[in-house]
Amino acid sequence: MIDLNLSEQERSRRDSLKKLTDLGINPYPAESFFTNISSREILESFDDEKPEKLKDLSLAGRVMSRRIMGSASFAELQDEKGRVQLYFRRDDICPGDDKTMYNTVFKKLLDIGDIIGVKGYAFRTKMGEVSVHVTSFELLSKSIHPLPVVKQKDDKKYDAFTDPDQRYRNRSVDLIVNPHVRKVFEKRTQMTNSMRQFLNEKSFMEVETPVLQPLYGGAAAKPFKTHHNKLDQTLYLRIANELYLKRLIVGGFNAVYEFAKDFRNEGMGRFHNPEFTQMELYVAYRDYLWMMELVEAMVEKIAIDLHGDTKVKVGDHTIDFKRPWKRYTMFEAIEKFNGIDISEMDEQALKETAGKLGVDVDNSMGKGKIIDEIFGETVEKKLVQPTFIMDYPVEMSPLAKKHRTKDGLVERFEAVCNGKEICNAYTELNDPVDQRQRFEEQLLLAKRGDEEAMMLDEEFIKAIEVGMPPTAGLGIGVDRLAMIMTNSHSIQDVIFFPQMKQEAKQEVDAPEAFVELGIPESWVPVVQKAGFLTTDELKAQNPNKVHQLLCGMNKKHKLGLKNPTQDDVKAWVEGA
RNA sequence: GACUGAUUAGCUCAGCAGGUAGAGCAUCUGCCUUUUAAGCAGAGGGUCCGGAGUUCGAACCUCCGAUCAGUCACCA
Repeated sequence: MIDLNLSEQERSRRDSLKKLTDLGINPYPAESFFTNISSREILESFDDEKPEKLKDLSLAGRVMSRRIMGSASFAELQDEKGRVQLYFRRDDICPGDDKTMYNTVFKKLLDIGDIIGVKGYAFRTKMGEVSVHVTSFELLSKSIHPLPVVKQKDDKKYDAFTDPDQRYRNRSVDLIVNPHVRKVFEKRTQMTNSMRQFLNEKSFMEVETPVLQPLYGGAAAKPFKTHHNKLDQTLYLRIANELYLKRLIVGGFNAVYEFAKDFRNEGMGRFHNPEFTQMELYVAYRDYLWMMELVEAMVEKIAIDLHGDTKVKVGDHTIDFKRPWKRYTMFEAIEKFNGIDISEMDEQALKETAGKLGVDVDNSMGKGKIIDEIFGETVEKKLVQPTFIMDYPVEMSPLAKKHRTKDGLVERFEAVCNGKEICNAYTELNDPVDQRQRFEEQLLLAKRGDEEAMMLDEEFIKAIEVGMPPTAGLGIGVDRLAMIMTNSHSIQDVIFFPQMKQEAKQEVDAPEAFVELGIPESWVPVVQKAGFLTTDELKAQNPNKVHQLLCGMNKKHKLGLKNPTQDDVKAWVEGA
């Protein structure tokens, strides 16, 4: 019985699968296949003077193309490191009289996408390409779902697999056929390795803190809410890990960091995924000025590790991460870009200024939020080269320490790059009395309608009441930084499996429901393929039309079923 | 959430003013002992996103819905 839901190609591959089994070949063998070289190593180490140095090779990978010419053939094998061409000759693969392995297994039953292991030796073809002359091969895994075939000539791609929706939903395939996608993720991992190395060399300790939290805090954002059954208690997925890392500082660790998946129940877009990665770092006995130097040094190192240079191409810009970066206070930055000094303004004057600058404000916004809006609208987008913005209004920063000299401000900085914030850092607030007051001010903001105002966390306050050393803290948006370092336009390009809307599932009745109407079992798939997925849908149809449709399908797909009579179909439809 | 656009074969895309679908690659059948987006000859493959409407007739026109993309708004 033909499965009508499969394409012709999928059916053909399932056929091959069966034929292989019939030949006694296990399409999914269990044994290890040991390789001793990669495609890249072959290409790099081949020596025309001494080709015999590359013999007794064993390599494995995926067949990505085949060019068959009678008793000799070429194929391309793709492994983790790249591709190498394979040369198959019938009489080498099958030295004896039995040519099955070449004529049948290789030529007929092997498909693009299959994973094979080969043994052979390296040589250079007449066309000048270093290749592997295969002496034997074995199937390691059969692919029964066809792969998009991307061809390439002179750097020009043909039929590239480009639809973003398909690519994100089907990342495995994306990674197989789009090597540039794979490179982005290699770079991302190189980046986090580089950060870990930088921090570990300074003897900072990598730690883990809870993702499920009874109270969410440490940032201004809306959370995902969940429930623990046994405790019968509401839990939130963390929006930040700040409050837990600070507890570790209280506990006596002097420098801790965590690569944390955080979750925010907010909009999605080019710069936003509901789950994203942040690296937070806390160091005792340090302040935000010290932290600025650390950020510069770390990001400069990342650029050099990834690109061998402090300059990185991002879109139309070249961004230079060479130290030192420019530094402005927030008021200086606003004055520089707008020519207006807002440092002495009260809430009313700020509102009017915002209006003049075309920045939207509403009544839920306090003084700090208005300043932040003005900055975000008129300055941030224009900062391309890495720049530190320092000294934020206290209202916006309930976890940061008040500025040592400037009233109404806190010791906080953000680094802005390519028009976007890449990190956020404070001299941390360690005064428990002030901390409690700040939380209470947040509660007032919440009452004014600010949905993202922070919650009061008694447990956290209790911890810093014990005494937290003066501390500098930092959060870096790992995805955002990865976007810059890999020149990616969208956050979805640096996250393996970005959040996607679920494809709507069609309602389908079980085959038994159709059989109950008197429809023979063999006809049920045909009825469903014809578009009648539920018995209710069938009920709404004109029986004659259904009859014609079904008989047509039988003929078209050569199903060889005995056609029902018009009366049969009428009975099915009316019974439904 | 708003606006604009997209959705046709496994993949990339055509389809001009409404007359029930085309190409290249992939697949299948032949031929070919060093090819390279291999070539040559032949074949099969499509609820034209879903639904309703207008019409003698819809991939194409109208309306509703789904999904995606881009831009904007909120947020890292």
